[in-house]
Amino acid sequence: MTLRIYNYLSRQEETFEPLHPGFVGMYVCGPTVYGDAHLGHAKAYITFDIVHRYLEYKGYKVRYVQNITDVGHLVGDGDEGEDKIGKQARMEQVEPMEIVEYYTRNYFRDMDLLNVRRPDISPRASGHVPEQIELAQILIDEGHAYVSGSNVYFSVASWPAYGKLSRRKVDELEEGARLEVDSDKRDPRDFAVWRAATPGHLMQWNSPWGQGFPGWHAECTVMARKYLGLPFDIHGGGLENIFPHNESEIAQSEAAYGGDFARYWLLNNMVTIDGTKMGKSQGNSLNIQQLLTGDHPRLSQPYGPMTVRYFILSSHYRQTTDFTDDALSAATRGYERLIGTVGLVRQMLARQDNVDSTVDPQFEGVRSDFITRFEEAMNSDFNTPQALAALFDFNRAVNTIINSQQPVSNGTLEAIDETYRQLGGNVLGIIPDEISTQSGGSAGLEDSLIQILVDLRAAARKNKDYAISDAIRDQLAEAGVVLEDRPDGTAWKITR
RNA sequence: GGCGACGUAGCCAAGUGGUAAGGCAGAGGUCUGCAAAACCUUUAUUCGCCGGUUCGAAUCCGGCCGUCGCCUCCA
Repeated sequence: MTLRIYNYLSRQEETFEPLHPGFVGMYVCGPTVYGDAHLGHAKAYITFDIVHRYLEYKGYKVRYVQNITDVGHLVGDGDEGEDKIGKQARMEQVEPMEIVEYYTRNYFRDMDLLNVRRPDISPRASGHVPEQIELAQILIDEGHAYVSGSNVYFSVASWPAYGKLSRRKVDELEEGARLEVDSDKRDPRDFAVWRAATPGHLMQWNSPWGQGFPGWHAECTVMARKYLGLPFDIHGGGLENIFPHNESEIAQSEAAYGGDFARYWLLNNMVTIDGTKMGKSQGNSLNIQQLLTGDHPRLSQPYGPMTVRYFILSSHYRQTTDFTDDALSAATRGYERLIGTVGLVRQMLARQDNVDSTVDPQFEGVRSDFITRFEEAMNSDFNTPQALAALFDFNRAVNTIINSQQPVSNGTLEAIDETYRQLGGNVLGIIPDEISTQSGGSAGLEDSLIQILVDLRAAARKNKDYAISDAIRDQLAEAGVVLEDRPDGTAWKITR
């Protein structure tokens, strides 16, 4: 079974074949670290985390590079705009690099919570200014960029292929109603490779053209090239950046270094909140932290990070994801169903009731059917909704087996657990290695205390003292521990 | 103005030519001391609307209506 990927360059699904067999180079546009990570980041980086994980599942050695944008790009258009990081630094009265450091840490913290595996390299734009200056110089030497004042602009007219990713016709770009004419540009379509710093600009570096800072497309071009070489296999990012950012990355790279830039372009679609665009300017921005704490007017409750991840994976990455409180609540239930079964299997496994290590042959058939369906789904452009559908069918089969009143061998339980760990854990990242009690350091003590209560209740039930047994159950439920009486004893799980 | 995406059951969401996955919610049943969980059955003769192509279309083509987005920093 071969992996097929929708390539935005060709606007078609293509068979994926890396340039160097067995190895994949992947670059994904990273965050600008001047604010907390929001839902858009969650969708984008969970998407490419899935790509990363599935490629490794397929046996590829992947090098995943994702930049940290920490040089100031402009808030507005034109020369008068303020540098975003500089602006935040001024507001918080700290050094720009403190802003960068603070939000970079928050970013990784939030991504860790969402079980997004870290990239192999997280290069910072500020650490690659010489490379960006070099890019500008090469473009000037090649006749694809020019100096105007202390700015360096890429000349779109000099590069006929400009527009090949976004399918915009270069000739028509001028008609864009909102393109403002920048006085230093020879052509309004041109974009900055290097910008002159205004006196108040906090982040600036020396260059052959004076004090300034890199244009906002330059870092991706030079860092992808530096760490992956050209061309590299996969370039990922958000669809809203297809133009001008991604388009300009390509043009710069191909004009400066020749050859192709990236071979497969994967772009995730955007998120909306209650059906409309999320954005700072819309005033409906929703941070990952707000989602996890429930501290937002549109949310009725906090949502667990795994629920959020499950929710994002329940629609395809090239579709928009609409965040609504109702949809998240439904996802919570669905996820609980899944994880409840996994937890039960692990509890049964821990008891070692049946040490038979053979695997039920009938289950083996269910399992291999599931793996086939799962892989087929993932092979068709990372179709996680289909993969999840297969997982739920597998889950139902597992529930049937473990509730069958027939003894289930340890071998079968281990095979079930292994399947969950492989596909639900390693590939989808929604089934953690440890679930049961989810209670931090005191887990051992907590487990013991709950078990004492469960045993007391069992004794009460034996005496048909249901007033006592129900009181124990109700009060535990109130405390967040739900009991389930099963033929083989009482199972419990912590719900908060 | 230019470009693009989407419209599938009450809700979320797969499916791109062969007769509608999965999840949530609802209904009935099994199990249970009662629950919970789980399992079984059930819930779209139909995929925004109107035409066309085809033996056959949610899927292709044309038109219309509606929603959202990009073109400006944004994942």
